Amino acid sequence: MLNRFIIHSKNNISITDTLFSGQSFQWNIELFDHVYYISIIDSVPLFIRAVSSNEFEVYSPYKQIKCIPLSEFICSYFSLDVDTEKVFPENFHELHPYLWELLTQYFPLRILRQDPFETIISFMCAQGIGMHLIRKQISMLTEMYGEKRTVTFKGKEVVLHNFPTPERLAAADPFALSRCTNNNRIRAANIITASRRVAEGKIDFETLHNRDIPLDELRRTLSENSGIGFKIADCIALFGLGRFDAFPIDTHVKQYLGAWFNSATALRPLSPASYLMMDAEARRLLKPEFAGYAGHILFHCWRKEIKKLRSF
DNA sequence: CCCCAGGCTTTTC
DNA sequence: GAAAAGCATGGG
Repeated sequence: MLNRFIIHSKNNISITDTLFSGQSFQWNIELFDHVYYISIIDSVPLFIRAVSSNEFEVYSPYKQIKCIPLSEFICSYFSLDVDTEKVFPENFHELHPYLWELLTQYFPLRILRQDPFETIISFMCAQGIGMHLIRKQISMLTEMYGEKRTVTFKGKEVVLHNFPTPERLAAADPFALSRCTNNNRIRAANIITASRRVAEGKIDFETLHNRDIPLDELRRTLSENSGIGFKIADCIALFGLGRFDAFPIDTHVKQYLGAWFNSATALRPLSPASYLMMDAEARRLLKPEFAGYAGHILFHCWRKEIKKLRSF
């Protein structure tokens, strides 16, 4: 029997956008009866449906997740504690009126507070590759290495897969795993190494979760791992460690910094030096403590409004 | 064959 | 030290 929860948000929230907003491709996103979204987090299956602009219902066989009441976990997971009106500086709409027009419709987007290990692996799959292929890789990883679960929902059987554990990926055969990484052997090897370091405690999320760690130190620590550079390190901080101040700069962010904010640095080739310069510029344009959160909204706005990309 | 896709690593100056 | 080239793979 499934428990039912109603989750309220003080801001508008778009389930569709939110589900696709972070790199949460482990979600087994399937449209169920064109209404429900099916997902699994930390072995807990969730069935989610928007019932209005600022509330949605969740069905699950369990009442809690990670020893936290489910409704509480979901508030945290969807960042419902963040007031999206306050993510941008007060005078931002005056400085950028044209951009503001495009931007406000993306406020329902939510940054998800995702599991750090999931985030590391997901973003390691996202180097110089299209969104379509990134999601394919994550799906294959969960299907091949994640524990299978079947749940009955509204009389139908639904098959889900947990995200693989660090131990499972650490023990994987590199060649076999490369089937899940777009046949990229180097990426597969890096994923195995990183998983082993997590399993051995050499990458310790308890420690990394400390919000007193300065961003540049966090970035340096994470990017010591092979296959993780500045951008992916910042993605891990933003999506996996709840550091909404972290501002990952990828090809799209670089483009909109040039086009929307006249950044001269953004017109130059990307390098560690120019990365840090753009990072500093973004902190002046945005609220430093929410630079990454705002950047993520700008990111999706750029992709959809300017680049005309259809999928998240 | 070209270029691009939510970059990273190694080589070269 | 920093800029440039190399890398790896699939898709348009």
